[in-house]
Amino acid sequence: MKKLTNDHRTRVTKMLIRKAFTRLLGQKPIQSISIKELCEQAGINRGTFYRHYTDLFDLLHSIEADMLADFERAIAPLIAAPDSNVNLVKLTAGVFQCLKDNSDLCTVTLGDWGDKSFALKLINIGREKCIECYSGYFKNASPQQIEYYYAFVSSGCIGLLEKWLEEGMVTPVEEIARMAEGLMLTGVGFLQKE
Amino acid sequence: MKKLTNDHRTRVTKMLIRKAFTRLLGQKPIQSISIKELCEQAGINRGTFYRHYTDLFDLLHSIEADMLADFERAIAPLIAAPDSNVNLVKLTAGVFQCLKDNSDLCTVTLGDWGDKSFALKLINIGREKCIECYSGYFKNASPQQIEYYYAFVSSGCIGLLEKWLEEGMVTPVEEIARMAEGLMLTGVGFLQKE
DNA sequence: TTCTATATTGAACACACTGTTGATTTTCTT
DNA sequence: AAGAAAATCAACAGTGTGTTCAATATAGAA
Repeated sequence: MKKLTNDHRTRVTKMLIRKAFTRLLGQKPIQSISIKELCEQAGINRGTFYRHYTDLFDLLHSIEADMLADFERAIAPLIAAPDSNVNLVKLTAGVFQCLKDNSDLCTVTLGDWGDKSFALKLINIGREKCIECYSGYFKNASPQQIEYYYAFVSSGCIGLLEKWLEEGMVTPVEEIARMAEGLMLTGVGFLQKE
Repeated sequence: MKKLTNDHRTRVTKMLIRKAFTRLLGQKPIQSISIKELCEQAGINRGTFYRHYTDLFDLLHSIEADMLADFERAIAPLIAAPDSNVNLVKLTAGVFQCLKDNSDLCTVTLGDWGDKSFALKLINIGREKCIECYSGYFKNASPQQIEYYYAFVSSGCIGLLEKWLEEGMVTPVEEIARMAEGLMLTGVGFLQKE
């Protein structure tokens, strides 16, 4: 684990590792994947793995961190929009679109053997922004209530997302976003529309 | 893994194993717990572990199955209530009360290193019942919409539950149940009350 | 192109955990 | 008290781990 360069070699190695890893994660939970097995799949030497990562979880977190960065970069412009007209539908749609773009990784992290806690991290990026926004709206709601509200809707969105994935993401992004917003804003009232 | 009786010995052994297991799960994720370590903590022989369980996940699922049974037994009377006046608040409160009663296990399964997917299983017990109930209410909502609704609110409830646990379950059960219901029924409208 | 730094390889190593076995001891049931 | 069943203990081969070293191969700069 010395300092390592951005060599072409290291980039290829890391890519091979990641590909094999996501492939394996599509087949079985992380706890039944061995480093030896991963390296055989990736076609790299076991020692090379240890040069880059300490263990499989280090690798997982590294992948997640990269995805997180992608995600933040993608929704930054949406969040940076003027405060007055924060278009929630657009923001939500942007988020879901970004997730769809990374659907291979999503399937892994949100799938049967995925790292559920990571999904929360993803959603929580918008947390402070949301809370701040809502606390402006609802003067008579306590901060604690808003916290609970966010806990509820963020987890709710993950559930929505999982269902979406489960169905192969056939429903258009905009419709999912509309659903998400409807559910967040009016709860069961969402079912009464039309 | 032969047939095993309900001996006093086996009950004690299993109890020791479970206690040690939940204690360890409070300290680290399951993937970094070894069977050897668990047996040392439990003060039992390693071979004895293998007589009852094949591996740590078998043990985990066994514990979860027991908790699930407890859970079902606890909310059965609430669900069996006459269909006409299904009191959602009471049902929800009952559910959360039951979870509070098993808070030690909840902390483990919902905590940092818990098995998030299990929480979903817990919540999904009420799934069919709920869907059936709602589909009666909202004639013009498609089954798919109802599915998405349930996906959203069930995950939302888990998020609420996690936050509740995080705060040490100091908020009264009834208040959490009211929150859950409010969020499920009116979404953000919940913040506008009072 | 050649040179140098560095990444990867392959082999070997001690170590730890696994899952199983058989003989022995303890404990429960009747 | 006697037989049945469970827990213990020690030992076993098998496998993955994490590290090391010398060797080989490759990238990037002069």
